[in-house]
Amino acid sequence: MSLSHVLLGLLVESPASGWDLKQRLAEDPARGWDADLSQIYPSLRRLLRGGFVSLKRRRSPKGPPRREYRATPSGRRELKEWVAEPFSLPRPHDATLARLALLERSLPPDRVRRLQEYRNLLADELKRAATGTTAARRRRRVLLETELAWADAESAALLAGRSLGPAERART
Amino acid sequence: MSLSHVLLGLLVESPASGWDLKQRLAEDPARGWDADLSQIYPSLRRLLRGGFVSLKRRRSPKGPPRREYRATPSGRRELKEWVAEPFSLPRPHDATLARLALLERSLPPDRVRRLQEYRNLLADELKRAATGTTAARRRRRVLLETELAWADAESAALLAGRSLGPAERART
DNA sequence: CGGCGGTATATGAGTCGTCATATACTTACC
DNA sequence: GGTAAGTATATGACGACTCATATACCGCCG
Repeated sequence: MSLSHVLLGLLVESPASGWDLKQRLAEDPARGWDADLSQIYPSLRRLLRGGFVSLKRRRSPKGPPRREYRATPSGRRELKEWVAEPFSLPRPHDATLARLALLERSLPPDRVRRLQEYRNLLADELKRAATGTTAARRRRRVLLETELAWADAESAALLAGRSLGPAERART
Repeated sequence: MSLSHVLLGLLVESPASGWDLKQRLAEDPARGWDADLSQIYPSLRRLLRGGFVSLKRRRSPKGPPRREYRATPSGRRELKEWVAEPFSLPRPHDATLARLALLERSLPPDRVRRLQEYRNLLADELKRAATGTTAARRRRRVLLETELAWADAESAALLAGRSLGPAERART
């Protein structure tokens, strides 16, 4: 049910079509949710059937007719209640993190290489996240910065330890 | 397919039953994945059919017979390949974060109250995460600490701004 | 004018995830 | 002897999600 509420949240900010909503979700990961169009369209229809949004068809200057949705008073009420529900930490669900964790059984040179691969991903994402003054965006920025620092620290530690090659290691 | 690989990863560390695996996943969020037993059992069967794990039945001292799985050489190979796949940042999928982001349209007193609710969640989780010397756990710890600091900073900023009540605000 | 790229909606197959429920074995306690 | 609590496996319904595919409207470029 989260996707519907997230869409409702976007529609309270401003009316939009399914396609618009997808753009907004994709460009701002700080919102905490994203989904494919194939999930967004049926979700909007459910919101419409439930009376949480209204629909206006409009000609598009550059494509097929747009279906523009806007939140109704009932939709705003529903959203408010959803936002007020208690917080909880999400169940972890991140294949990249799982790979990173399993990587710890590899040899240092491999680990360093892949840590730096990850580090670069983070650096790119940090660039993309550089703008924006919402609390959610500030949160995302500090988390990315922290993770970047973590990756660098882990790399450095591995490189420092690595000066002991197999031969030296055997003597300790 | 991630769940199977994560389970395989645990089984390479040590043989275990489905129930054991669930305990291990639940107790260490730094591994990056968790799932219900109702997902774990069928997943183990698929791994068994695929020859990635082997099965040994054992009497349990305190319950019905256990089904203990261990990774086969083919399973280890499969795992290695999976771990070597390229990294990517996960699609955001976090209802709590979405609530937090939407909360920014509420009035400061509400926002402070809920930020502190979230802060307390984080503080509890940080306590649970206090042990462990793997890189993945270190990562989790620094991220939780950063997020805690973020929540406190946002609260403080709101409280500082709040000294301007509606009346004072109107005059500026 | 034919095709390409961007805008826009739509659907279906198949998988993954959640939640509820059932069963069975054991120890511990009343 | 009944039952509660912890260990352990299992299944089914339902909804969420991914991925592939189709259609259509537009302007632009060669």
